[in-house]
Amino acid sequence: MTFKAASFNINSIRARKELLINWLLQSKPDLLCLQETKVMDKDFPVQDFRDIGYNTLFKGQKSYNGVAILSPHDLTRVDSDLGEAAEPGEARLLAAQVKGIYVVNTYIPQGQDPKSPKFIHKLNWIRAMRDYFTRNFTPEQPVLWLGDFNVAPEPIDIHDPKRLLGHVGFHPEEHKVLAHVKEWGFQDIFRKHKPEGGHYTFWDYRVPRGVERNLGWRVDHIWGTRAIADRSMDSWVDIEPRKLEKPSDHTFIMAEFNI
Amino acid sequence: MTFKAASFNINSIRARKELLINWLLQSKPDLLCLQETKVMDKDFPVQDFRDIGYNTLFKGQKSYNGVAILSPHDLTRVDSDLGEAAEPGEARLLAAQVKGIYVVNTYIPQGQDPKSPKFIHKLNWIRAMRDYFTRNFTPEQPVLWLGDFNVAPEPIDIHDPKRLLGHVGFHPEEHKVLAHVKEWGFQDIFRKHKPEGGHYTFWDYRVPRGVERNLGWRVDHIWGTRAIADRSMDSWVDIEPRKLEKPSDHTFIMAEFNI
DNA sequence: GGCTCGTCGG
DNA sequence: CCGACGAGCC
Repeated sequence: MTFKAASFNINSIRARKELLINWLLQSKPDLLCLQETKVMDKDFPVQDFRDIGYNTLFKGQKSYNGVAILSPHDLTRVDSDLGEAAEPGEARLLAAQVKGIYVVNTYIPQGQDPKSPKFIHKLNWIRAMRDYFTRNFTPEQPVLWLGDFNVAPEPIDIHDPKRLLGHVGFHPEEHKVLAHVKEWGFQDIFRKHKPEGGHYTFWDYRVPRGVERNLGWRVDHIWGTRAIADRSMDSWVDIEPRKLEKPSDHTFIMAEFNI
Repeated sequence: MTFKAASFNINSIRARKELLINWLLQSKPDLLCLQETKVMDKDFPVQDFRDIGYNTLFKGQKSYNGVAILSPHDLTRVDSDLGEAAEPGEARLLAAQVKGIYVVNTYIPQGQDPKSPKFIHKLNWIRAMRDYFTRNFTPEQPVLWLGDFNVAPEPIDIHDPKRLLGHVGFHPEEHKVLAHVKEWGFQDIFRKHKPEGGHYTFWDYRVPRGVERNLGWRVDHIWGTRAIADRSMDSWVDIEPRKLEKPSDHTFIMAEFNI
């Protein structure tokens, strides 16, 4: 059977709930990981998703961050604590088991600027993911790591790699720590199916007409261990949210598996 | 020739600039007085109105209040200072001469509550208008006084006069000071043409479904001295802004003159 | 309770 | 450019 997974930085689930429900009804994914839900758990619209056949797990906070996992299948929450590298109370990591697959949804800190203390925090945060994976899983298990990584891994993942090398989101230090986590046992599932560049999932709102000029970044990812990556059939970007009335600065990243 | 005058509490000219431009192109008034522009003079969109053939005078401040006068004809600013009764820096009075008519545009303080010090301030503010008129004009001249008066003068100007008598906006003390200014030499031009009640220009956001249930107030007015009132041919409420995408809590009040 | 502004964050 | 929020007003 096929298993369709997706990730989307929704930038407020309350502002884009209708968009999301329409998208779910159309796309029928088996798994959706959301970042930046920006809603406290008490206000998460559980019932709206139940009404269309989706179960939800969520970890939110006030105003910022917030992650959620949606599926029409049973969801079992697993360890969702990064440990000391994470600011306490920051809702950036949520993990679950669904259909025998371990799913880890992260909203990695954006990092602000390489000269900022927040950048150090981002590096530590990413580095801590390796310990997290070691603590909870083995590379032989089917583990999916999805989310907004806030890092474009390769030059082909960014519209102007020469100019932007060294900027936050495309910085050698970020590449180093991310490679360190990848070595634990991950493959970039999107890259496996789309070896060519020019596929983006994020356009900075602050860049004037950045979408029309396609000044994007591929910072949302679907990574998997061999056990699951070997079963991936395709992976693609779904630009639907950019065409709608209330566009997001991110798009959906998707992958399909034979499980 | 005819002269069409209008007044509108726009509650942010930046939020409703498009609405206003469309309305001007359709309605082609010779004069429009705006209240609650909520914009500092440096940010007033002068050019957008020039582009459609309208000259502007404006007096704004940060965040609150702000008045403006628009006309396709020449506008000459005249004394726009109420004096000591006004809080310094509060942009609530703007006056001009256009086509030989003196135009006084006011955004009278709302008054909050009859028990509040702001209510006393409102009464003093209104009372000071009589001195202002005496200082600058004579009752024999054509003087138009337009704006958001924040007072419904008569029982027929409010949907539930029995219950609301004594509330802010329909209080005997307000009626007394307003009558005192009226005695200087004004007629209520709207009332001259619409002697029946039930015409409102304002619906409180806080009243549930107040618009649909027509729980309104007539607090926006066009008053004139005899010289101009005698030339008025009609006066009416234009509810257009309530039917649009971004409704306002006020509507346009209008009058037409033969001059 | 609805609305706008200014601020902060991305 | 677009979210959430808090303040102030009505």
